[in-house]
Amino acid sequence: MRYSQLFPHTLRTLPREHEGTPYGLLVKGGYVRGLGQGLYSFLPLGLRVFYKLKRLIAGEMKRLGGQEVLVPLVNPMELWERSGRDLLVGGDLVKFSDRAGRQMVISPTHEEAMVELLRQSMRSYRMLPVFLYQFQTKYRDEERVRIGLLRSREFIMKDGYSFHRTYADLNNFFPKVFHAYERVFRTCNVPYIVAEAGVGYMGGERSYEFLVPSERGDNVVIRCPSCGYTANQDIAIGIKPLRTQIPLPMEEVETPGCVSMDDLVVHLSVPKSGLAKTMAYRTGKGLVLAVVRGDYEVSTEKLSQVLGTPVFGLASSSELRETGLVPGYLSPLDRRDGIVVVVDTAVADSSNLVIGAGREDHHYMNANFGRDFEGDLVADIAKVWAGHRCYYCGTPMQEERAVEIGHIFKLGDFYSQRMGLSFFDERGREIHPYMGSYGIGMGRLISMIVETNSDEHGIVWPPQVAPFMVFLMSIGNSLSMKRKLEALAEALGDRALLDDRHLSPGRKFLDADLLGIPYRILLTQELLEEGKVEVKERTTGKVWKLAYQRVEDFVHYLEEQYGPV
RNA sequence: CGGGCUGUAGCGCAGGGGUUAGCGUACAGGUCUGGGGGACCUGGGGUCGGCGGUUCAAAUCCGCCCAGCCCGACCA
Repeated sequence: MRYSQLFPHTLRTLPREHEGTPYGLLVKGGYVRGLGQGLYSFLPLGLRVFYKLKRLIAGEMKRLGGQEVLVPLVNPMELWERSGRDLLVGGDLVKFSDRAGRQMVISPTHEEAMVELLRQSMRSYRMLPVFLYQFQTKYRDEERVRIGLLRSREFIMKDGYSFHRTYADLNNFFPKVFHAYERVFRTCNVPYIVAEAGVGYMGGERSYEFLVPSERGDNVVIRCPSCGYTANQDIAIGIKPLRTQIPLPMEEVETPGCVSMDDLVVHLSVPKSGLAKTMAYRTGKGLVLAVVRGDYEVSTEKLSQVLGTPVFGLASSSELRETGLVPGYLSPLDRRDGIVVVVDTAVADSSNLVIGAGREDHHYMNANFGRDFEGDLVADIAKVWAGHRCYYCGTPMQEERAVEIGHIFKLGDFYSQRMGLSFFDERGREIHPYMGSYGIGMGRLISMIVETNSDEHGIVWPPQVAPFMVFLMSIGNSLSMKRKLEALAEALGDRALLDDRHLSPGRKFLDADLLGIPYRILLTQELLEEGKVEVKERTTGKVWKLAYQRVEDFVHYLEEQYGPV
């Protein structure tokens, strides 16, 4: 490939906000370009990286017996109503109607379409297990879009779906995918960590995230440095320090205008750990009041697990008023028919807390669980953070921001039950297959490869995902030089990018570094007279001479080492 | 959804009521160069985000809209 013909060339200038970011390197090098908020184009170089990654991942999926399919991006709304996820996904789900008025969705993920595909195509348990995967566009109307490939609205995901006769079979298959993912991320040279995670709107039971630590991430991972416990903050557990005092009699106090924890801290001179806050959520079981201590935040993920039903989000002030509740003064005492109260363990085990009074401008002090208020459920529903002691070994835990690059779910029969996917087993009993789903965000992975494989000069691609193996250039423009260079380019074919521009050597060197192609091969008049070329390795900066005649062998060797370009 | 900032050449920026709107870079042609963003010559490229208003006169002031970026989002 001739660089002069490659669309487009590297940029010399970047907008300030992209300077020094992985996304900036990708833009500057001509790998990707933004089109609009959360929308990105892959350019030829970027697509070459994409295809190499795709081949790498597909190879692993095939090893597990996976078969590639492609289900539509647009789905009939009816499918989503059947799974119940039209409500669960909420605002991320883009809906539209076609000219005939049929309701459609743009899929944020493809469980429904895959289950439907199986429903249409399989009639016997004998066909299980089956493992299907695809590389398909997703669209999520994210609340918060950040610049770069880390959180985009439209993105391509490798998503895989496995279906099993028994839970045991799913349990057996799941670790195989886990290890396949580990091989992929190791090959990509990203320092991934694995964390237990919540299921969010995917449904199901259990999940593991593959994350790369980064300041830019919007996941928080809690880790125990001693025993290695690692979990997403949404579900991480830890030992919560309690407030234990001799119980005092409860008393009502006036708290005019105190509608936040901070107001109460000032007004009552009580630390946040001495307050209990009551939060109202819309859930699959109606309105639920979650009571956590003032210094904690509710984990909707934990709440959802405890309730065994989806949590859609916080109730709005108007919804509260319709139910006769007073925003700002919600109270566990608001518990009654149709309103479930879930009390966090730290609240249940602490004494003399301030709680809302359930009416305007009043709170109660010295409220004690069991004596002054009750809950339908007592459970851990609060997020822990750094400093909390590990539940398993007692060591103070640490926290770290990270970017999620892969996520695997044990979905169980969540979808097969809801969507009516079933077969008869050998004894004539109806079974709902157990399902796993497995995703890798392609853009994010590329972005994180760049973030963790780059230096001040540019990208340093791991050879297995590099767009080309060799960056070929010369200094000097003599006819004999040109001929030698062209001959080499011809011989290397698609494995080399030939910089045939009439630019100063410096410019070519800089672009070679920016593009991050693993080996730079240079011809000069002097080298040529020796019958040699110069090779520079991008990863190490090592430079050595190689006989011109042996270049082809060398590249062939690289190909055997790292796979074809 | 809320707040702030920004929209001027492909890209990065300056100008901020009054001649023909500039600079760097990129681009096209040419000459010389050649080991880390080389020099010189020549050339082309603009509805100043959109609509409306104020004014003798608007890229510039005002209003609305649109887009992008950053921050914050129901923690009662």
